[in-house]
Amino acid sequence: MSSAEETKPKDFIREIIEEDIKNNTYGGRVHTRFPPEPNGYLHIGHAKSILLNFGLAEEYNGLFNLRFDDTNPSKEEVEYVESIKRDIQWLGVDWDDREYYASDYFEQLYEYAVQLIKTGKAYVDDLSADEIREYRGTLTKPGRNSPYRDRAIEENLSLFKRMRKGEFPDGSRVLRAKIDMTSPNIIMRDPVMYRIQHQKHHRTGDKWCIYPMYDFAHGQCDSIERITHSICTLEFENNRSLYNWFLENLGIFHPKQIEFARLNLSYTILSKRKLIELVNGGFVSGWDDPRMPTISGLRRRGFTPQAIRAFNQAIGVAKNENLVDVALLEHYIRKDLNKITPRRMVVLNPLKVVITNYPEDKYEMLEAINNPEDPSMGVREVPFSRELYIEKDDFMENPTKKYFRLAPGKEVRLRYGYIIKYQDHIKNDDGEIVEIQCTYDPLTKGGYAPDGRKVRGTIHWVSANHAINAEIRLYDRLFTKENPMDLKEGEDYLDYLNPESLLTLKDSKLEPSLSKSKVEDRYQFERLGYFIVDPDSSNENLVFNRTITLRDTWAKIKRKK
RNA sequence: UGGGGGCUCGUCUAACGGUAGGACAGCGGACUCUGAAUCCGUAAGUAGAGGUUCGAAUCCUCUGCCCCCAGCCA
Repeated sequence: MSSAEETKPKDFIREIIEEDIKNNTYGGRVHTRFPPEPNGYLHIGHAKSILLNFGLAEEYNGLFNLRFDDTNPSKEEVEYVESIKRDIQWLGVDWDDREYYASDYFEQLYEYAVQLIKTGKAYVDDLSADEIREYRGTLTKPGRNSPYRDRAIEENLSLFKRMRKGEFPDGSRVLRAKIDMTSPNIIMRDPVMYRIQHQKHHRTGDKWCIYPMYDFAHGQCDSIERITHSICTLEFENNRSLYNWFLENLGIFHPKQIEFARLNLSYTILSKRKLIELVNGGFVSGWDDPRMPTISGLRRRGFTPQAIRAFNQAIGVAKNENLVDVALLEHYIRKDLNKITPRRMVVLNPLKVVITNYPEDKYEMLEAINNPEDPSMGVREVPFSRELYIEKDDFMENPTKKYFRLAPGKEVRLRYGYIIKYQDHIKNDDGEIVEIQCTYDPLTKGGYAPDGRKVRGTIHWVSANHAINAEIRLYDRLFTKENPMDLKEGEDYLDYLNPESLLTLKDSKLEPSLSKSKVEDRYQFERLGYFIVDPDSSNENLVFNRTITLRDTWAKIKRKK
């Protein structure tokens, strides 16, 4: 370990844990967990929590559990548990055989509830949901006791048993903790512990018709699993006193809850509820749409677990509300892909170029470097011939001063090809440029200038007769507003959907070596960006997704004018 | 306006009473067969007011602003 790493500052959670280890608080153990509810796909914000909890266990020689918080059967599905497991694994996180479910503990939780009834600390309430709300009071007004609050223990016991047996309809009764209806912390005003829900559960089937509330399940599940540090997000700070109350009144193992700030990302929405709306409303193609901030979406978009981990490292952990610039995420994916992806030449928007002094039937194979950042990736050959395609953007009829590409009277280098010189261009009846004619300099094969002449511009190209076709999907940010959640009266976050978040190109031209590409192969298309083969791809129809563009200072210069 | 949290460059995050540092973004330059990458340079911050102290981002007091809580959601 270098001295820089040794003095690397610790976040507040690591400080707490190290203190606990030092004081032998949990016998020196560290045991964390990630507790997702299987009611949607995981997103980049969850990755922060997963990586944090797993990283802690690794660093302190501890254990990490995966536990599904499946206490509400009306919202949860197996599809989600499958996707969650797949995504966590993809991130490189391993929970060994410690895969648990809150529903594994339903019987134990029921016994805990009975225990609280027996000690006079819980009661069955017949008030309706509306009445409970009314009795609860408000932020500034204390609540009132329910008329059922002082039922005899025996009556509570029998009623609760009958709730379990299914004798009562949904919503007719609940089990509540008897705490304090005047507490300034509203969470403590006799919170509901169990509700009746005649609903099939994805794991326990019809065994139960009463289900514990998250608040009555979460802390005890952590306790049962002997979790030492229960790490959760800021909005659960108020609930901590309730978890502590349950743990203390039950007299069971007491984990330490620590809250941190969830991730917010600019130009992105990280709310499960809203993500579901995007999927169900058809605004995206699904949970794994490459524009989605879900792990599945990012994977399909071409992100790597390594980049996500590096990003995670960079954002840190703290209690401050934050809005991390999505540019930081983009920085780390570029950084990773730059090192690992082979380069290829692809023309997105083709414009024909004819080399008038190059023989009609001739073609030759030219050597191109696969990755200048990594010589071990070797070289490949690309065909060169009389008719080529270049990018429409790489020719300008009336060039601006700093334009280094092809233009009347100018010379440009074809990457790994030849230096060519403008001769003429042809327009169609609509005035669009349809063809450029150039001459090539045979002494510049491979792109070298033996006479030492400076050619400022180098552009990519593809041989017309050898090119293959593919569908290219150009993705961009899903939202046009930095914080789509920060809305004025009457606005909706959907108002800020980016209409250009997906642009599909059908007649792009690719160098022939790309024909062998397989799903999830990644490349850098030179001068354009990083691309990955989409699962929609077939041998007949290759489909590439653009993960991210290259940094483009030329675009920046243009924008400034 | 009850309770619980939080305010450090534009953005994230360090500094634990002793030189306010890093990363991204920005700007300028070098290099370049990718206007990429790389390299160099540069600007930019302690919410405010008091107090304690030789010395305060850090401790104390007050003020302001932001977030969370009134689900039989998690």
